[in-house]
Amino acid sequence: MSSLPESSLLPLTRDFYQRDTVAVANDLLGCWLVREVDGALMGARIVETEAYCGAHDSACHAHRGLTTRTAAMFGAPGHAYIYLVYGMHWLFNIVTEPEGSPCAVLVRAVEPVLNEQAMRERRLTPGKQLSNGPGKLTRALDVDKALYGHDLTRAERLWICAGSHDIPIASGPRVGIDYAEPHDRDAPWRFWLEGNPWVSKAR
DNA sequence: CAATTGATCCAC
DNA sequence: TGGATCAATTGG
Repeated sequence: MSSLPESSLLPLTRDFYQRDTVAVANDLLGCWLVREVDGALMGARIVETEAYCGAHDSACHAHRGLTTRTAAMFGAPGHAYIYLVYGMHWLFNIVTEPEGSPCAVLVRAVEPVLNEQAMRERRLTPGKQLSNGPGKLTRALDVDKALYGHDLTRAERLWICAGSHDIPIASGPRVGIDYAEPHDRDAPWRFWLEGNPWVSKAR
């Protein structure tokens, strides 16, 4: 396990996010997700993402248009799009592409690096893996609707730093989108670091 | 395999 | 305004 590069707790800037969603989903792998709660830092490496590519992507929530829930996706890139699924799990997404183009990257899994102890304390089910899934990582990092629309380009509460990896990127269809049209269901827009044990097991 | 769980969305 | 749905997780 590598440590957080101390040179940069600097957030990625808005131009990083204001790009093609699939490119951002790839480039986020290896980056650091940093969470600050009451002055204490937690840090985790992003190892799995999915791209949700706007109004024409029938798997993307924005396919149904602008609603209260999806408003953040229609806004400026580099902000958090967070929502509740199955009445239980908060899922953390990052808005991409220029304002008005409702796209986002779902962060599906992270590898704990900094202050793993604090993350472990957030989990209420003992003995379970810490954060190898989209609902688990939000629990571990205390991410919920309070951070809806949060600007990730400032070093406050929640942000993302440049990272690196020397592992091949694998790709495949996105998880849990059986409702989408076949063309979108089959698109290989899930990305992960090959062989990383923190990658989710859901299929 | 099914239960869980509640906000959201849309047809009525 | 009611009923189906859901970017998941857990324990059988």
